[in-house]
Amino acid sequence: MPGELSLFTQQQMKGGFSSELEEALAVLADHLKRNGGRQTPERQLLLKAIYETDNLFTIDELLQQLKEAKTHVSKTTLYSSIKLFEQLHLVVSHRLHNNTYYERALHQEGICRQICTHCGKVQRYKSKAVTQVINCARWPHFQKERFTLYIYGTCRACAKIKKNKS
Amino acid sequence: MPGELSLFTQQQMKGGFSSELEEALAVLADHLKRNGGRQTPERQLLLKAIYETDNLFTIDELLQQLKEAKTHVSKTTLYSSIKLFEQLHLVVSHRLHNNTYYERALHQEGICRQICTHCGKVQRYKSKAVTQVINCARWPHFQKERFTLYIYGTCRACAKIKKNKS
DNA sequence: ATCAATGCAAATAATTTGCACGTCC
DNA sequence: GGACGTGCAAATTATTTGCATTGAT
Repeated sequence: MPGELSLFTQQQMKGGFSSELEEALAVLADHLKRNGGRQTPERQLLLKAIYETDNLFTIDELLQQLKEAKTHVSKTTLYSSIKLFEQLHLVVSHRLHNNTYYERALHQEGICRQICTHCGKVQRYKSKAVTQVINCARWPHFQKERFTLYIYGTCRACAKIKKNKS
Repeated sequence: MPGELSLFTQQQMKGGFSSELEEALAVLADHLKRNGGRQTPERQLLLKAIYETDNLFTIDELLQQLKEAKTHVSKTTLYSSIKLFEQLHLVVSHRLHNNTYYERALHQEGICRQICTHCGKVQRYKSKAVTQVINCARWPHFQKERFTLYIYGTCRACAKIKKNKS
């Protein structure tokens, strides 16, 4: 599959890291060294688990994932680590349908999120045109760093259900 | 002031309502009539208070505003009414910095929100170019209804503070 | 008269905090 | 060795729910 191969090559080229996880671990290590923080197995374990998933996940889903991998980190540590990762821009959070969802963040610039208002499903999609307009737009009295775009509507599955009902 | 006059004229023309509040009240009345709901003074009071403010506000800020106007609605009713208004697309909510913020929603399509990551200030801004590209973009397997765009960065005041420090 | 809406108090659930213990540097 | 991090339990806070009372139609 040429698509997958080219993606892999692309990842290899980014800053000389063989994976986004390695790069994330390096960002973390660098920050901890500079600020007198400590490298703990919990933090590395969490970052690894987070960078193994492409989808959005909740705190409880992440705990469940760790459990299935026969590992454990307390909820307190999970909260405090995720907060740290957010400050380092290794993770972004989204507050949707009465829950907080997290996602890995390295090299995810320009990702838009389609949110189905019927089933709640979130689908990620990169639109070059949209990214470019937002990045080139003049944002008055403001230094733009990043953006989050949510598209609300009806996903394909829910559209079919609605069609069948009518 | 030509700007204000033209805005007023524009509002007058929208569906024959002299204000967005009147239109919102009409949407509410129509929904209640169709679904056997009841027109209560609390709901009308709340809708009026909401449509009098341009900025984002929290539940507690809205209660405070009502208090200053020598009126009162219980928190329970406030929550349930706001939920109703959201379903009718008269209000939109934003979950930012560990709080839920609300905003009136009629005829606010295309508004983007600039969020300062230092002081938390939110500034609304309508970008025609961005709106057009998002509306014309092909969103795969998805029927787009509306969008929310958050621009994160540094506001002018915080940029000045940073500059003075260095 | 009826049934939905209000508002109080209690319940729920996500996140934070206090603190004792363990461990990374 | 000492400061930082972990993890338990308790605290906090936003939101929802149960239920008796009120009021719109």
